[in-house]
Amino acid sequence: MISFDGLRLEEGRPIYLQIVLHIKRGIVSGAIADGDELPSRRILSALLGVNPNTVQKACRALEEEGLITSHAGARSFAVVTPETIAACRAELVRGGAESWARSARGLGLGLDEALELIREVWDNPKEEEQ
Amino acid sequence: MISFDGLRLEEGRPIYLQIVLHIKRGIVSGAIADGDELPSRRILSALLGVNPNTVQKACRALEEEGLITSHAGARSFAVVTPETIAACRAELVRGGAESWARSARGLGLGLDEALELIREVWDNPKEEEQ
DNA sequence: TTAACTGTATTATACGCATAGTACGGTTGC
DNA sequence: GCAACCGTACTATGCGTATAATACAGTTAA
Repeated sequence: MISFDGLRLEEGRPIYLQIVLHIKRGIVSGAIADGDELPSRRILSALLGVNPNTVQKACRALEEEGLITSHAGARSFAVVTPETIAACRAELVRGGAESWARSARGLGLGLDEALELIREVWDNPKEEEQ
Repeated sequence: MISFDGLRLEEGRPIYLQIVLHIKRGIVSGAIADGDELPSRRILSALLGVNPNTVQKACRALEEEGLITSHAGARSFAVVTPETIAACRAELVRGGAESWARSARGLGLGLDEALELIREVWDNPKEEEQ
């Protein structure tokens, strides 16, 4: 059964996309394996405290990307292949890195400063001093 | 006069927040100095191809954060102090770094892999191969 | 002074996201 | 077979974002 314990919903971004992202992260990190079972729409919506329609929207998006299979009446399951792993990994890790690198460069940082900053926040993400 | 040439609006995120972000980036990078003049709401909305109300919403948010001053009838100006620079820098650079680092760690990357990835995408953000 | 421009406010419409409630038919296990 | 559960679909409402069209008062420069 796919776990959603680590998913903390943030406001400001569409919930259904956060659910999609959680699944993709699980696929990339290996927490989700091929054939893993999803909680039912109703159960998952109760777990997350959101509307069943929101969960359904996330599942619909996941199915359109080929990351889960759904059949009326039966549970849904993850579809994890080397291809889907690579696609999700490219989308999440590299896409995020490119986005942050572009942003940091636009802010006037140099590569060395950027690398140092990543090193700093890697183990102490909550440090407040400046 | 504050420039908006480098601002390319993306769909999917609120336009008014993208305008706010553009100002904050300018403050952090030094492109915007204290007292710099903003284009009028109408002019800026025409430049960006968005509704004047959207620009007004961004300006209202900026004024509430103390990053610009607005007086009815007169132009608006940037308010750049060491404090606002530090606040924007912390919000943009460090916040983004923490966010990406947390994401990358959740995806199973190690620090060395993360640093190598940043190095890779720093100069070639559009590389497609994998 | 006055005309042009400014920031600001208002009403209305449209769309996406999220919610609420309900309903239908397929699958599963007893 | 049948009850319980499942995925799926639908209508309706509310909210935030973005648009459109005005309107009004303050500022500025000729």
